[in-house]
Amino acid sequence: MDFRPLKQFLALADTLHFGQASQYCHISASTLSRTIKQLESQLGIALFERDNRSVVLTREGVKFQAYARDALMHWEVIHSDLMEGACELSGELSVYCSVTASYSFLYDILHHFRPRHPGIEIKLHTGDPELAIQRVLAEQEDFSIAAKPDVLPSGVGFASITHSPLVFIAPLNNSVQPPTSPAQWRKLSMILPEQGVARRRLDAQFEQMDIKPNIYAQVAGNEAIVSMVALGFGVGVVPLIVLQNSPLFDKVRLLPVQPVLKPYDVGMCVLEKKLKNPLVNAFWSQLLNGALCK
Amino acid sequence: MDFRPLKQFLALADTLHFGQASQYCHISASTLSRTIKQLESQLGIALFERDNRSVVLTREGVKFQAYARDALMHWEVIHSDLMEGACELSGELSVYCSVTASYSFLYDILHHFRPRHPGIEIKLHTGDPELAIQRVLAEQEDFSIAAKPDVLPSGVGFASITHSPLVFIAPLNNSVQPPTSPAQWRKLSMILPEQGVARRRLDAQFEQMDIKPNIYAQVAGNEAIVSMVALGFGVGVVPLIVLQNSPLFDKVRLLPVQPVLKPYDVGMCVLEKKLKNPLVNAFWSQLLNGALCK
DNA sequence: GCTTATATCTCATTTTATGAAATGCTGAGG
DNA sequence: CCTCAGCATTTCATAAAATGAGATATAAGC
Repeated sequence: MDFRPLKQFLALADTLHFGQASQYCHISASTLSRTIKQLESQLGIALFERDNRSVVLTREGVKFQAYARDALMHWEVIHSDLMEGACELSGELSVYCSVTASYSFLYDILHHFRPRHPGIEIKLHTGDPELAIQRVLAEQEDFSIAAKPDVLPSGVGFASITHSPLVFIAPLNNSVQPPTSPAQWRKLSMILPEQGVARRRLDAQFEQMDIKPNIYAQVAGNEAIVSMVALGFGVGVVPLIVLQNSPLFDKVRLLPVQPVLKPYDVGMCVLEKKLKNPLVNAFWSQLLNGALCK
Repeated sequence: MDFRPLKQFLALADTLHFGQASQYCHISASTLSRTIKQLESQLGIALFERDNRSVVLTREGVKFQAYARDALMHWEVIHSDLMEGACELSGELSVYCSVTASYSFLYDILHHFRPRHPGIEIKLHTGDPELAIQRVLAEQEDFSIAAKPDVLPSGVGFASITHSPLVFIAPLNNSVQPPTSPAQWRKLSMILPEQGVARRRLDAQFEQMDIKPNIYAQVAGNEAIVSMVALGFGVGVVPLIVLQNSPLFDKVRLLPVQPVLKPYDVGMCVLEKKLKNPLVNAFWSQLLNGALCK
């Protein structure tokens, strides 16, 4: 059963804004627009009154909102009811991810997982996402949310959650323009990730363009990069999703650099051999079955 | 919202037979098998206990059955609730179809349509499906369920419902073999549709194979062909779906003739210019939005 | 041991969903 | 009055998922 249409409807009913609601649901605005249109046509009635400036629920939309909340609740109830009889797992699982990921994805995942497996304790560690795969490989963690590298180490399973472009950001009160020549690049002080996927993509890009960047600081953790940039120390590179979840979002600005970098593919990863462990397997299989959609 | 998984689950819970349930839902058994497996994996629990000989509901399956009935009912309720406020249409629509179609599809379509438009009277006429498009073109009917011809007359809208192969049938107590040579064909007494898509396909086929069929009777209405064949008058050609809905199903047998005929594409048709009529349009747009799935 | 009945799996194909970018609309600010 | 900016919607090329025909597997009945 796919309840995304109801969830998306509720998101829109709450925000009354296609852009915000679609971000919240991790889909594009056009997809949300179509979902709503389909719902309306299926019901044969308008749920929102909208023009280019405003979105408001119709009287029927309000009724449907109540229905949608109910329907989702009932689904959750039957869901956990059915679990009662099932053998209860207990133990401990560890998850590693960045602060941003813990804000944007982990909540949904754990929110679904916890009620079904109240006996399983989740140990959550946050840190630089570039370490995420290493930590899984080293068996320091059962799971981690990571950016998918160009080649995935063998034995590692990866379930994509979302894609996010790698963007250049600059301090707000500063007139830096997107550099185009190697000379301009050299003048730019840069704040880069210490290691990992983003760093490797950057290094490759710079080499290809024959640029020697002027590195002001190498930082572990994308959130820290945003901080450094907001404080005016230079130009940085982070995945857009980090920016969107950052309280410093309006203290920095995007720098439209060409060519754009290959986007981050953010997802959960796990050591495949660990899937024999029933706890690990329970978490993983739930993940693959829709815990990922809002 | 797509409730097909729930509907399919309920069909299987009723029949406890993948073949029957899938026929009832107008899908293949493999699709049903996967749907159920997905539901189970999404719920994290088995709904049916099954092997190659038997299918039974698990304890959780029974609980889920109650949930599914509820959920579908609630959907129907909100559905008609929302209609209350909408301006009520009233008037009359006419539909033409074969007896078989009235058994297998029309029930579902009208079952959805009626509660939403209690003010609209449906006049139902049954008869030979080969006349269906003519009757719509002649504006004798608003809608008809017809087999899609190779070229659709312009101005006619067609919404496909299902496909059904055209099969040869023979009387049960009779040793006729599938003919292979023109001589064998000539010996065979045949009962053919008087006109229409099936007849044209047959004629083309016979001409291509250079066969002059020995026609015993030309009949209007596929159901009548089944009767004639069951009574032993000869070999006939009907869409499989007619056979499946016929009480004479086990009085005839399939004749595996090569090459097989292009299958019937069964669907609803309408004169497009009539869609300006709000009654006609309401019926048609509901049709396009899922009234067609069990 | 062969046939039949049945669920499931595999694979090629069709159908559907998706997001990027283009479009269209409207109010605000000069 | 004109341009701009903000937002929902369309279009379109592409990616993903669903589908059914047929193969496979398994077990019961004769």
